[in-house]
Amino acid sequence: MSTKYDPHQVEPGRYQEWLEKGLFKPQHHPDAKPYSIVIPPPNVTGKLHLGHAWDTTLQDMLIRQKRMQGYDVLWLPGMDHAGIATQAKVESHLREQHISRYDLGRKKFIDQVWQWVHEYGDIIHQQWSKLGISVDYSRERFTLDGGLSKAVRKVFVDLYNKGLIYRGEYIINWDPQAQTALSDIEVIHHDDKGAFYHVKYPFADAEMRFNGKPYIEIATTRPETMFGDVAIAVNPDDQRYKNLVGKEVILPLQGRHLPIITDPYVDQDFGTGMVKITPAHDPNDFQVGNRHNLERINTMNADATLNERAGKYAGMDRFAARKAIVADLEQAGYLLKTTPIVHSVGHSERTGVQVEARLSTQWFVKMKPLAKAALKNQASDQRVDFIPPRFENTFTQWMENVHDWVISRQLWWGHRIPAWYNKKTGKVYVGMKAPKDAENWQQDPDVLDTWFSSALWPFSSMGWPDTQATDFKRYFPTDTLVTGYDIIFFWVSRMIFQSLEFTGKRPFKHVLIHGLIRDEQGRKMSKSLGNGIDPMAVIDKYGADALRWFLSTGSTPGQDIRFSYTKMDAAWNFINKIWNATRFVIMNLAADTKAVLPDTAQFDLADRWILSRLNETIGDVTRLYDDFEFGEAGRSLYNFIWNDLCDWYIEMSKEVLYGTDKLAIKRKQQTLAYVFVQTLELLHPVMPFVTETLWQQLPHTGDSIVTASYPVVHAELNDPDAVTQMGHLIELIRAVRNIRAKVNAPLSSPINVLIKTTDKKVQTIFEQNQQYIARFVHPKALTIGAKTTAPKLAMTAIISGAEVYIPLAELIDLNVEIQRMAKKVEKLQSEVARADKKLSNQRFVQNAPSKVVAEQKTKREDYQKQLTVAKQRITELKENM
RNA sequence: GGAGGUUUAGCUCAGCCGGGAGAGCACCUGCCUUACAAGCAGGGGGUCACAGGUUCGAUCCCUGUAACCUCCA
Repeated sequence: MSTKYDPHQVEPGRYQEWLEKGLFKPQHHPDAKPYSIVIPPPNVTGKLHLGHAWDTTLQDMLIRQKRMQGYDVLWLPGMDHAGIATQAKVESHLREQHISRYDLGRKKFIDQVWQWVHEYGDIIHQQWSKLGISVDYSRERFTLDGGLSKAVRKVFVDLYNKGLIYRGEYIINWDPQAQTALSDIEVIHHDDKGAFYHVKYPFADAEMRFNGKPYIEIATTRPETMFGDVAIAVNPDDQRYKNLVGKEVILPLQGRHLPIITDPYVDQDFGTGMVKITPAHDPNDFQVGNRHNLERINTMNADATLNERAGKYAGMDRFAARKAIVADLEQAGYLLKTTPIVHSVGHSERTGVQVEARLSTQWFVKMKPLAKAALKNQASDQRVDFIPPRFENTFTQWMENVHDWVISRQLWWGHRIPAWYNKKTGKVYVGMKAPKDAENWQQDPDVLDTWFSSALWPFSSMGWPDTQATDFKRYFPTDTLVTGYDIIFFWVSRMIFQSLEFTGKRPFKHVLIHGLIRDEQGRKMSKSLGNGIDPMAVIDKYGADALRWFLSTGSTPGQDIRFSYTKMDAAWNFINKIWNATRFVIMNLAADTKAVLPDTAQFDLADRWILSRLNETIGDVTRLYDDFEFGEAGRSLYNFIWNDLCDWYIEMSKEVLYGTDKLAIKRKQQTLAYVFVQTLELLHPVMPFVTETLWQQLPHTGDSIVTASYPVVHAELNDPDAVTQMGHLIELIRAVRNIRAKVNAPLSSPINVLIKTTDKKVQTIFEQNQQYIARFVHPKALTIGAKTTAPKLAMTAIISGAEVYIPLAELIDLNVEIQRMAKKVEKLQSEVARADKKLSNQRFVQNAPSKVVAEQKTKREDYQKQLTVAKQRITELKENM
């Protein structure tokens, strides 16, 4: 074995082997409890980023642990067809060859996309295998495959028949580049520079005056939509404009007459308190228009150029038109002033272009009843638990304020809407299949929002709408969903209401929400910044196990995490430590060593202690995994392995292994093998590759650590006495090491160690473990006893229950030593004072739990004893000067 | 405007049910001790953002303030 951990010697080939052995398939023990997770399906033509690596690592940890614990485990993988993203990718690829999708036609274009999918779909498979995730590929699904498409059609038809899906002309968010509708949450708002253009709207009645002027002033940020104006509105309570209501003004540049109306939507305090109403180009104005039965004048084409309703500006792009119109307004004396502003403007999540509010006929899901049911369910025992719980607020608030969901997309790649229009009558037919007289009908050209199919994923992937499907019956509802907080609206919420509506059950019991991965400076990783880090590059350098360790222990639930190479170094170091510690054990085992504990009656202190600590660690890690506290679980493992197992137990085991007692050696080998096998099994869910490699080289039972039994607590091995005794031993060894360091006496320089203790128990501990004391502190001579007297020129250490003297005539500087002891006295005095303060407080003694009070008393006594010794020692040292 | 998060060592972050503040990295000192020098041993470093409150006791619970961040409108 190499002296350095090298992931390239550990990871390649292992995944293939696991797959060939079929270890990731459910084991189907009939009496085993099922445990299931569906993977959040990544975009089929995308590449996994560090966020995916994080997300799938957490799932794999849960799945691997449950599998080892004997659950009937299913982790179902799959990918998403990702309508707009995939179509955009293929279109841009075609554009390089100067081909548009219209050149190809719908059928050929879709063939192209499928080809693309087959070509690039395997990238994700390769990435999954590098990450080591233990999904069952025999159940892999694709959101556009036959079964899932059937589920989508069924849901659409049923919702339509229930009146929960409708079609109508409304204002929707429009992406003029992709030329499709977008749902509210696909619109990203950010601040942009813009301007308020203050425009004169003259009164139609030439005699009319307001504030002495023949016009009113209207401010707008979008002058290019002015040809869609149909009214001017003021608040009905606004006294300033009372006399203007019912009058008319003239639309500049075009001359149409616009009435002045009242509507409570208008905010009196915003701007002039007077707004123009453009129902076809603004969602609020659309509502106002409906209330007043106003005409809807759409002045824009689908590509955001102006249409013939805009007169001479027809054909101009919206932004060019804005410039031209503003120039013309100025020319004609209508422009009063221009004030720059910074305001929030919606952009398409996918293409980045500014979103248009567009009047258009689309399909919608009526959200109120579905949202209500989902909210109500949270009060039942079938509720979905969010981890951390605060994310339930995010869900609840969105559900409470949700608007109807635009589900039609003017794309070709996706689930075609199962609606047909009669060519003659225009009648609408919605059904699972085309009408029988198909030649008389035209299918809706649009497809469904990708999230419409993703929302069904937890049950559509398991065979629904066949409610008798084996997997659906056994593994649905799923147990845990793991995802980032950024898609609670997009996905989590929608899965919850669709699942409740169609299966009557929640889709999952728990939602584990994690944060985002940021770069070293804390910035979001993004393509535009170019600061993204490819997880595969990280794996090449450090190994998947190290990446997984960093991702699982690096943050606390719900918080973001910063990627850093320093942290990756630390992760690698830890695995290197595990590698070398296990290497030590492997090198010191006999050919016939079994990882079975020997007769416990023969244990020495080190054995009793490490087994008790192992037990504690098993208990902690198991509990913390159940609570999804992977960071804390990791720290527990790290401390146990590095501090207890490596720093102490291995070092102590050398005393026996390098000795001559053959039976003791054999026992030690067995115990070491046992402890390491258990430790590797505890680590396996988080670092599957290296633990498998090392486990295979230790004595073990079974084929693979993947299906080994997860360690459980053995109460009979708990040994608080051993923990206390070991504490005394460690304190002693540290005290002597400290003195050695203080006087620059390395282990090679011989010193005498004299221990004085009047505590029989402590004396026994030290006497029985003399060989360990010798190994760790290398004394020339070791004296332990109640009557040990302090030599004149000696360094002193005062520890719990004992005093340690190290005579160092030639090395000691009395002044320095006295000062050191004086500091110790000071420290002890403050400790005693602190305890005294508490104990003399009657309310503390009365109110605090008796355990806490007793603890204080014990501490006070111990400190007081040490204080007395320290003071006396100073006196002695001074006498020697 | 509404909601949420963050503020702890030089840096990045943990800290569970309220009862002496921890880690990694960095820093200082000494060691190649046959598992590991990417290691070992020893050490220094904190007004737990600020101000109140509850409590015998607050990094932790409550209220307010400040700064930064995110989402929604």
